[in-house]
Amino acid sequence: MLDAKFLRNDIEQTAELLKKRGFDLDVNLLSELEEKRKSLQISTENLQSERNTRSKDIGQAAKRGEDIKPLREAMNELSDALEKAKEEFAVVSEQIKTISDRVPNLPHESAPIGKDESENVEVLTWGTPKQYDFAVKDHVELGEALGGLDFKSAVKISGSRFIVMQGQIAKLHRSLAQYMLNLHTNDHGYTEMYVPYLVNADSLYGTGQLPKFGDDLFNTNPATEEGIGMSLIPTAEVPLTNMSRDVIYDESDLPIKMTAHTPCFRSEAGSYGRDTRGLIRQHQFDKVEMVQLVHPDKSFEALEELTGHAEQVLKNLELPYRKVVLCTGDMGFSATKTYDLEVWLPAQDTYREISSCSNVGDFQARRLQARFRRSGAKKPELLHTLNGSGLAVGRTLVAILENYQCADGRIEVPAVLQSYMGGLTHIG
RNA sequence: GGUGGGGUGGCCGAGUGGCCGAAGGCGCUCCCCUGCUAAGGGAGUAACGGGUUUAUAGCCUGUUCGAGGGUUCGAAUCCCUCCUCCACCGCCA
Repeated sequence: MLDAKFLRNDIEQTAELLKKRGFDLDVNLLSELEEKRKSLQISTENLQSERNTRSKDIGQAAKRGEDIKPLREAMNELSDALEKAKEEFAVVSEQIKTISDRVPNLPHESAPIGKDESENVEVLTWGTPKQYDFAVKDHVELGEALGGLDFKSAVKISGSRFIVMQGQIAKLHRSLAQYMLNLHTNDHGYTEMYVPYLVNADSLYGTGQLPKFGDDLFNTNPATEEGIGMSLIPTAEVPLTNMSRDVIYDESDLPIKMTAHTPCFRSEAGSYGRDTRGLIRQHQFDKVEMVQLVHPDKSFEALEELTGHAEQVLKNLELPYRKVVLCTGDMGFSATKTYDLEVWLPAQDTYREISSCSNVGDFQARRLQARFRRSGAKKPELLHTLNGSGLAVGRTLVAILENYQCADGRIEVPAVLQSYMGGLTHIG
């Protein structure tokens, strides 16, 4: 959520910034609604004030033993007027909220301007894709041949976009998550967290999945009148970031760095036909997520650091990757600036996203009322939130299968994972 | 799942229809006293929003006593629904 003051006082400039990310803000409509809101709010509050003083008078008159009947009757008219004013105000407020809830965050000036992913800017590449003296296979072929990836059973049990893993591949998958958690907690200063996988609507609203992106979520049966029960988390960013909801931290508490390994559930509405083959786009996948709650002066610094933590995983696994900064048109709803890390997949002969690291600024914090108090200051201020994958476990598995494949179809186990695999050097 | 008791300001805790945004205490801030990290005295101290404003100062005003709805001229107080905490029972990985 943007600061309401932007939409009131700097609406032209705000609209200009939003245009950079392809969002068309209806300035005329919003200004008109805003004007209505203002006058309705003033008249409503005047009526309330009038009611309050008159009610007090009635109380005092009653105490003196006077006849209060005429006073009460006179109030009826006022009450009617007040009720009507309140209703009109509520309607306009709701209209404004409906619009402003769907306005994305303002892009940071350092985010390149562009309309879609084709205009993302490569920052660096790391590592050199291996040359193979045999025809490379993709992870589906490799995994099935090894008996470790079982798409057929998954379809039977659940449907498409699910996976059953088995044996050493399942263990490798688990080892990856363990390795990532250990790296972030031991070397990068994060606190390991275990969090709920089902969350309430308030949490989803807090991090920005609702109201706009409800279709991407798996919901449990409606438990409330609004028809929103608990939802399966689409990312651990939701429970982790919501830790800060309605909390006022001391300045000295910051930064708070949390990491968690969770499954993530996404309906992938609107992505029919994309990446239907393999593990790239699943309804259920594991991810190790990093979240930071930081001082607003330090959030862009923290973005570099957090992205570096995700990069470190790829480096330690010796997986070639590239880092891109997303252009304004390709950024997520809540982000001010986002780096994507894309890992090299030899079978696709291209880089594919494996991590997305964003500075959200105060956008989530405003909805969450996540604040801190500067030492000595009286008023709390909004803090800044960041999140990033460190990494998507399933996609990392894909990258390992494909990058570490041998001519005979076996998979070499990356050096840092061998101890997790009981010393195993090859799968198959 | 059952029964009973709770949810009030930074914290504790009073408050069953108007004089309550809310006693009292703790904490905190300022001042006084005191030759010193004690004791005492006094004053102040909720949050959020709107309007005005250069102003996150002041002034005016609204809302908020777990959440939402209702009754009433008027609700922390009465009614309904929900959430949540505690205790005991049941069940259970």
